[in-house]
Amino acid sequence: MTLHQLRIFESVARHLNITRAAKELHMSQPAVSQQLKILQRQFAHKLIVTTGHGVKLTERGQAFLDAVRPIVEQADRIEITFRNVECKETSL
Amino acid sequence: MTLHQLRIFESVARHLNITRAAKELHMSQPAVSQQLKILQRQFAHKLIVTTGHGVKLTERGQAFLDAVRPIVEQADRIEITFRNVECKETSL
DNA sequence: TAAAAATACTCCATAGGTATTTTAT
DNA sequence: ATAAAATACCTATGGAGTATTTTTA
Repeated sequence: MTLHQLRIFESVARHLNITRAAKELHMSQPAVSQQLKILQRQFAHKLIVTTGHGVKLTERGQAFLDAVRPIVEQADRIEITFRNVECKETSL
Repeated sequence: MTLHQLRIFESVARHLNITRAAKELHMSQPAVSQQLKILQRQFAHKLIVTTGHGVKLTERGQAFLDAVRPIVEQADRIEITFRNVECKETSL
């Protein structure tokens, strides 16, 4: 399970559409599909199911989303907080 | 920033010793050092400094640790909660 | 001088892209 | 019929290991 996969899942869950999520993530549609597949294989559970016009979350997918959101949100906060702050320590 | 890097940082921060963290993580010492370097380069900040007997956290490193811990803990919870639960959905 | 960390290098697994096929409405 | 997802294939980057050197107390 990678942070990247969680961000992908969160985006797909929000759009209910892999193609649109791929656009938002600046990735190709197959790359998104593959990461979702890897994620679902790790937990041996379907989190989403394909429909004609996109995807929908399974019951477990919804529970997973609820657990994932705090991680993605906190990761976003970290990237904002620790990004582009001038360095007071000695140089890297 | 990857979840893997955050787990590495958390382990190093706990041990204050890269070599021992590497053992805990089942990784080589250079692999841990490299991921720390990549993480620090991303934020353009030293999070740890080398000492003779290990490492210590910078002020920013301590703040980063505080921000990272909830992510690592929640990720652990997810892996426990969603691991090895028998699948009620259709097969993958 | 003795731990521990950093560097150099090589290798392989994983992630991504393009092209195409399959699915579902 | 059409939009979307899945598959196949290839390539490239990133992450890991071993061996070695450098650092710090």
